[in-house]
Amino acid sequence: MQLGELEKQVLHYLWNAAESDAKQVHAVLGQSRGNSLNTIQSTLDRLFKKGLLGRTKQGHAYCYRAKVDREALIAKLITNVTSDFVADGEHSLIAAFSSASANLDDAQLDQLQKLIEAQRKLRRGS
Amino acid sequence: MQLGELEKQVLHYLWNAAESDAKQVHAVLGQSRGNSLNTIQSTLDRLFKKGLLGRTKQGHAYCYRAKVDREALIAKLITNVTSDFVADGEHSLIAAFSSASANLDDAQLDQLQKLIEAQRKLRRGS
DNA sequence: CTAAAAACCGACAGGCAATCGGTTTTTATA
DNA sequence: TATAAAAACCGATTGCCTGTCGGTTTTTAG
Repeated sequence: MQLGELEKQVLHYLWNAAESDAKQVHAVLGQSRGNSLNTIQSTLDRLFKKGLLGRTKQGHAYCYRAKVDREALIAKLITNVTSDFVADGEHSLIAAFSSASANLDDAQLDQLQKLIEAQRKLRRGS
Repeated sequence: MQLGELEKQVLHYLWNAAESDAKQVHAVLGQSRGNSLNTIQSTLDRLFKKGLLGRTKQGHAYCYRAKVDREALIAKLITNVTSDFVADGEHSLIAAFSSASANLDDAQLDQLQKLIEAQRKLRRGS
């Protein structure tokens, strides 16, 4: 699944704003980009069809909200883009890390370490 | 940077084979897929222009070889696809990890831990 | 020098995001 | 309930990218 520029901006918007209808999104994004309301509507619809947004009819118009959060989307995109390059059982993040670790500074290594710890703690707890 | 199906297959091929010219790649991939030699040539050229392959004129024909290894490509793809969703200063791999860590099993966590350790040892040493 | 091999150029198809104009449907209200 | 305004829906166009080659030019070897 390929995401276009406007689609990304809409997602960003909906992660930070309350659920909104096309008009509201257009007021914030479309205005500055010079998009028509229709363009925003199409984009919202495309994102809905991709399963990234949910929507409900709120009186007159559809009200859209993010259906996946940022982290879940990132995870999904990573899986999509790397799945053809990783073997079964292998995880792309680990493959990527083994290539990129040299580019991380010490603080980032620490950060990663902490994330691993946190994840472990989570599992021991549950 | 979007990679098409044939492009991915060519990369896979060049990660496992010695450097090859278009004819050789065609003999292996093109034959089975029913591609013309020209199609393979175009694809090799596109990958070259994307910086994923290197090439040198070997007597008569260009000889292509992978310029990035599998892990580096995975890292690159992850960075590409996630960079619009991570804040400045945040490393996309780390953001990605915090997104996907829940999908790693215990063995994979161990593996990552070991990679971090190895990287640290490397730094202490040099 | 010349024939064959390879590179290079240009074109077209197919897919997807962005973009809207115009039409249909819905909704609220006079 | 008839109707106007609002919103959804449809279809078309553009632009970008991959796949696909045919045909032409350049290179190379004999």
